[in-house]
Amino acid sequence: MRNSPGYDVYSRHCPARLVLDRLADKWVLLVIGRLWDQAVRFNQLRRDVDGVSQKVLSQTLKKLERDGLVERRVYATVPVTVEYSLTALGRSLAETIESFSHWAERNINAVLAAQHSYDAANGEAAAE
Amino acid sequence: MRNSPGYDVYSRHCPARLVLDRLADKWVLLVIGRLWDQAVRFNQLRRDVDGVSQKVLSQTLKKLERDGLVERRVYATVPVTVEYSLTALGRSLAETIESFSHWAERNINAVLAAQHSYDAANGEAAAE
DNA sequence: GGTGCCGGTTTCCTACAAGTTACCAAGTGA
DNA sequence: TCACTTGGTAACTTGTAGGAAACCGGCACC
Repeated sequence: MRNSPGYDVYSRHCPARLVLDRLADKWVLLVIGRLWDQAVRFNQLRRDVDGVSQKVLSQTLKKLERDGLVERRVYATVPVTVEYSLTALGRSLAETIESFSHWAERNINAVLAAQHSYDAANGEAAAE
Repeated sequence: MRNSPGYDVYSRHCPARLVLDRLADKWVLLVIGRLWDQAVRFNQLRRDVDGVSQKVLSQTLKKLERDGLVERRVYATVPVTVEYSLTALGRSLAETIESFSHWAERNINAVLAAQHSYDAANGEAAAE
């Protein structure tokens, strides 16, 4: 992979690697994916993204908001309404994530098949 | 984000989410990125991907090999040579990862700026 | 015989990630 | 008044990823 001038993603203290590290988080991927087409409320997001706890979702959203990827909007409704949506920056990232997601869905069978044949070859000894 | 028929990445036990979880790993991203244009030896990889320990690199490579993304080739040279390279499947993923990487490099400044303004607004109380 | 390199594996230990539970305010309805 | 909602935060506990370091075989050099 070629480097852009001035950056080296592989060096430990490269700021771009910080971004990459942040992105390398399943919840981030799933949350941004969920926000792709519409703004979503906190508890709705919690229900949609199966398996995430409030704490982690809250932390994830705060990180994303800090990174300028997600916008948080509070409405003074009956029970308070908090809506999360993607910013322009977040939407540009979401496009990349979508291609990721599509890769996963398209190639899941190939990966699963590779795992099975790998396990068949090496797994018998390692199974013990 | 729209769903492919039959899959739902958001449900807890979706196989595609397993793939996504695996991919959501900074070392995986960096290793595949490094293997993008050439086969690389173990210790070379360790030096290039700054900050990874042998153990974690070894585990990461094993996982990637099991997933059919990386190929491991051993040469019976003087000190044994082990070369890792991408499979066709791995290369198709690498293209996606590259766009990720490029996004990070292009938008690092926007993210950093967002972080600064966020911290300026909220950080004073939270800094303590 | 001792030291070094390559490519790992194993063990140990610790620090942080993350789950669970409890709690909060504010408002509404029974 | 109590219960229930939303959208969290805080405290406590557990799990586990990951770092450090030792060890391994095989060979080469001295």
